Amino acid sequence: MTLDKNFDPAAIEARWYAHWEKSGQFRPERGDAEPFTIVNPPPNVTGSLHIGHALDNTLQDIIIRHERLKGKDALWVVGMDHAGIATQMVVERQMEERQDKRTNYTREEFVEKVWEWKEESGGAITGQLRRLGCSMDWSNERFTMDDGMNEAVLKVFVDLYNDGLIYRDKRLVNWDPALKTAISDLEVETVDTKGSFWHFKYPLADGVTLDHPDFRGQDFIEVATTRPETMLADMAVAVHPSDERYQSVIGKEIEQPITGRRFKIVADEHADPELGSGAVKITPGHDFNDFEVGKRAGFAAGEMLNMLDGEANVCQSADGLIPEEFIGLHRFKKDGVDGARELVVQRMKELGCLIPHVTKNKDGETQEHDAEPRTIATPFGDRGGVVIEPWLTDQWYVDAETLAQPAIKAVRDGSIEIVPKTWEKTWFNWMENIQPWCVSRQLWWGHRIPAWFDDAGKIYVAEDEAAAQKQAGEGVALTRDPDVLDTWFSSALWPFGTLGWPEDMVPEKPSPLQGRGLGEGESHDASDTPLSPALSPEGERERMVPRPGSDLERHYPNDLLISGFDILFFWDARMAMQGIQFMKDVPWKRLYLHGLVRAEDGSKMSKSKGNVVDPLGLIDQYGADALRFFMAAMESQGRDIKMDDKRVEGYRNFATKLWNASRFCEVNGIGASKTLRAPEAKLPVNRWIISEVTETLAALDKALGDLRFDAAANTIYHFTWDRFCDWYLELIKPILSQDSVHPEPVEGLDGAADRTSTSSARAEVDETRAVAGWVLDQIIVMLHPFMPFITEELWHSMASETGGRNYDLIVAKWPEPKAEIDADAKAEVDWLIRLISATRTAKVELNIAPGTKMTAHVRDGDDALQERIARQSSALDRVGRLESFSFDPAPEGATAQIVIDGATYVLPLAGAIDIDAEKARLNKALEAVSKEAKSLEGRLGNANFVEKAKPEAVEKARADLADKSAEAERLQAALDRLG
RNA sequence: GGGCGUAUAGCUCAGUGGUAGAGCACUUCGUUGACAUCGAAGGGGUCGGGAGUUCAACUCUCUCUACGCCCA
Repeated sequence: MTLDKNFDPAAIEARWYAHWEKSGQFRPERGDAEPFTIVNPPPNVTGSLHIGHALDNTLQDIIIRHERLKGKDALWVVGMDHAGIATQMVVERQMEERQDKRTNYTREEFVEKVWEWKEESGGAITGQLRRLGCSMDWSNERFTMDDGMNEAVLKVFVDLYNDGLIYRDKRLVNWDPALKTAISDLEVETVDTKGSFWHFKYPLADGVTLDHPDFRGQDFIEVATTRPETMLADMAVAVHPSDERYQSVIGKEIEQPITGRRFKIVADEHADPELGSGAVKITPGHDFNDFEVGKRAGFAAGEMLNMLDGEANVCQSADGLIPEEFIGLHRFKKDGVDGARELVVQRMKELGCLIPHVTKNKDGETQEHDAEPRTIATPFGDRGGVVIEPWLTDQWYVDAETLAQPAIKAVRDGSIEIVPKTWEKTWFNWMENIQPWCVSRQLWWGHRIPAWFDDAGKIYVAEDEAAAQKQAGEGVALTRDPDVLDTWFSSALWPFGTLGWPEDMVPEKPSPLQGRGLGEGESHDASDTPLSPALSPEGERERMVPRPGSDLERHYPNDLLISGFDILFFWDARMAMQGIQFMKDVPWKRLYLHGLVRAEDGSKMSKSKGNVVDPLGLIDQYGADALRFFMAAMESQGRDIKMDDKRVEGYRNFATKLWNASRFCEVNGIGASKTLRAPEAKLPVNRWIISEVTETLAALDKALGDLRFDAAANTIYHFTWDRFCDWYLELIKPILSQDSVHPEPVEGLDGAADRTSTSSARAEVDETRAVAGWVLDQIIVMLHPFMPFITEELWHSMASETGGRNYDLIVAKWPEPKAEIDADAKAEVDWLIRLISATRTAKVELNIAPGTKMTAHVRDGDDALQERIARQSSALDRVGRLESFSFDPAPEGATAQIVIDGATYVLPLAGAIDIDAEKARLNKALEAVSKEAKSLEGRLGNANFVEKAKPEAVEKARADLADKSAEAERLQAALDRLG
């Protein structure tokens, strides 16, 4: 099989992916090997692959392929998230299109329909991840609502409840009136919007006066608000306790003009004397701050007035004081129809209770407005897209503060390493100020909360109804809580729930050898309270540990988590909290946070802006390998990635380059290496490239170990292109050409070598083929994590003439060159490269055709140099176009002169030569060298430097100065020779 | 208001206590049988402003400015 002239990614990608997956190589049996584990952030079952997934999954695949090649038992757990709200919305939207709706069905029927949708249309993203080349363990693909995860969720809920870490509470929640469910703090996005600030007169009851002029026979206190509709449920007015203006009215009553409700003026620090009038209306049932003020004023949560229903339409409050005309109105203008807000303003105005906002126009005329324009930080639901309404309901809360403590500690003591480190502060800052996590959602799709109520409202939490009934006693009628859990509640269990928890937990045996982690050289101490779960009320629970030999035991903690920083709080932090609580150890040892992929202009990609780049389109255009390499090369820590198609194209070109280099090898009888170790080599160029491989490998391993994806990608890129293709392959051409006949058709190494003219030449050709084949193999292996498709293709193609490979590249062995760095060979080839480069430069600058063959007369050359030149004569001739060397002075006439390492190479020039051009050339070089020499001289002339600088620095400066001075002298001499 | 990040070649970005690099773009040249999705050579930066530490600062500290993000 010969390689096609053109590399076509599409032709190989699907084939190799199917082969890997079918042959089970994403997770080969390696029970004895050291485990390495990553769990994939489960994408929404409704989702499709966007550019952020491409980044996130490419990085994970690079790591997992690298670890697999290193022989580890590499497990990349994959699965999907049921995505409660998102999925329910998708299915409901489809129903709407058919003039149908959720409430036409029973809960069971609807949930059944969602499952049907999931089976038929869900999970498109899994095919797309395959196109990207991701080597996940599909054989154990999970779902956050599969049986195992359901079991885990139930147990976690029940245990947390029994430990007092989940509780039911009546308080204000963020209510999304579009979705008609509570959401968590994290799902609220605060957006600055243009709004209005209205000022009103609130009449003082019982003849109490301030210093205002008489008004309706009453005095008033001025209050201001951005949400006038809430005045229908006002329960107080607050003033700052030290605000002198209002001392006399604290404790006195207001008579609200619209509702007629009477309530008190209270002193509370929440009132800001600087803001508006300094007095603020208090609606405890519809504002988070007011809720706190209300509590301080002595209202129990149950007494706080509510004036809105689940869709944010006005409903009658408990005291029945809201006028009938308001009932049923939306909270504010919606779809062009005025709502309660507008009507409240109108009525207040009619009642003379609106204080107009007065401005002057540019002509100095005063103008009156109903309200003062104002920018308001408005909360929106991230899914529903409407303004969030603080609403007083009973919901389930997780005591996040308690769970956060060990997660804080884990990062603090290094049990979890966050990369890049700058995110630690964000972690601490959020965890230390964490609020109770509202986990109940008023949806149908999700994990139903395992709680039952009796008629008296008493709660029974248990893993099933029978157990709840047992708690309640026979004959007690129970009703199950209709709500489901937040999607993130289940995904928080991903690192252990997917590995067999809780099924694979067994009672801890007395043997101290059992179990892992805690108390045994780990940084956690079992006696350390923060890492020990709270005890259940009925006493100590049996201590459970992962069953020895189970996946759970081998793969928890995971080694690494890679996620975008945008889900640090949603997912990563909650995994840390739940993982430590239930596994008594951290979920992962390292947490790598990457940035966002932005549009070319740096803006955030969004559907509404229409600037979304489809990764699948890029794969079609450039190949998955190119897109992956782009992601890796652009991923530097702590920075977002700007999309750049040109760069993806560049990496497609890189793949093509490798393809063509392989073709070159193929036609020159270079095939797959027979050894893992570097072949024995005598020729400097071969010894040099082996050293280069060794250095590249070290740099690559270091970069990957440090999670420096950009450095890793650049290392292999430059080695392949600059060292291997541009120099090594060029330098070995003259060696290979000693093989007088081109192997045609290629007959493999032995047949080709037979035609070599002399035995020494034959040995050189054999050695070079062996080394070149070995180096190409190393490139293919080192590049595989980044570009899995082309490398697997080449891995097999390059071996097709020698009987094929015994195994696929995906499970091959990571390079172990076991070769020393050969300093002599490096020095020689380095010299060779510099001499050839300098010759080329001189030709261009002197307008000499590049192909012109020249003779070099060497000045100041020693025996060693003479030997070098002899060794490298064929490369100097063919690559450098220096066909002969003489150690005699150059003949009279025009010359170009090159100074390298203490020797001067004088190149006589045939015909007319522009002496001035050569002078200019040499002068330029002399200037550069002199400048450097002068700077070094200055530094060394500074007594402070010589005394205080590190000795190595002084040493190096001296050596550099000697080199530069010598070079300057030779350049000067060359100039002098030109006259 | 609190926190974080970023400012380096025309563009996108690396980088190190000892006077700067890559890719793309640009200029010139090029069919020496792997590759024009290429090769060779080259031009281009007072490393955002200011101050400090140091023998030495693009690199460390402070400060200012601009932009971005998160939280309140």
